Amino acid sequence: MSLSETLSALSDKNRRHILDTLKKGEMPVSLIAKDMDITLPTLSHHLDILKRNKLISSRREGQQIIYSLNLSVVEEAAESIMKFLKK
Amino acid sequence: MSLSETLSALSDKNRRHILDTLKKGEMPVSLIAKDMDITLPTLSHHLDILKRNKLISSRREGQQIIYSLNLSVVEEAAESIMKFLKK
DNA sequence: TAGATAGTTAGATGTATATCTAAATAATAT
DNA sequence: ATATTATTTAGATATACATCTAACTATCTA
Repeated sequence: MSLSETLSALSDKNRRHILDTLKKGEMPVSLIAKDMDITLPTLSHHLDILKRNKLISSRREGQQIIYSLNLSVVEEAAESIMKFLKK
Repeated sequence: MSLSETLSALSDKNRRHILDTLKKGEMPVSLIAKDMDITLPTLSHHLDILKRNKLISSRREGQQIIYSLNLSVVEEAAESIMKFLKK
């Protein structure tokens, strides 16, 4: 993923909220949705964007789809951003 | 400026190019425009966005308008982003 | 004061994106 | 098989944004 796309992904407050939530550990969509004031389709859309940017991963477990943070990718993104801002 | 707005400002490649260019020192628009493949109005638009986010400043000097990087604000932005990504 | 130079502002256009409702898919339970 | 639960996909809408050309403003110079 390009830096532009990563920064764009991070620029949305709802998506940052999702990442924050997933820092507590992997969890299904229904749990992520708790205390987010958006519909499930909208949440699904944001999850898709984060996934396309590799910031999160998902796996199915029964009826649920469990999302988890890709910590290493987030770290790499942080590196890239720092590298740009501080260089 | 909010983190969302700052990240959004940074998510555009042309705007990052402008910031990169201004790291070399303050300069007029005409110089920033060198080796950027966009029209002056488009450049002006990007400068305006960076300015609204306080990442750069400008002053008039005769016919020219000199832009300069607000290093402290860029540093603060870096801090905010790190604070979010690493927390 | 007229013309040239440096940039911005106005207005139009096309594309991207955040959001919603409704419909579809997948897995489980009855 | 049917209904229920969990989530995604489709389709519509409204807003934001990057870009351009044309017109404007400000400054300097002849």
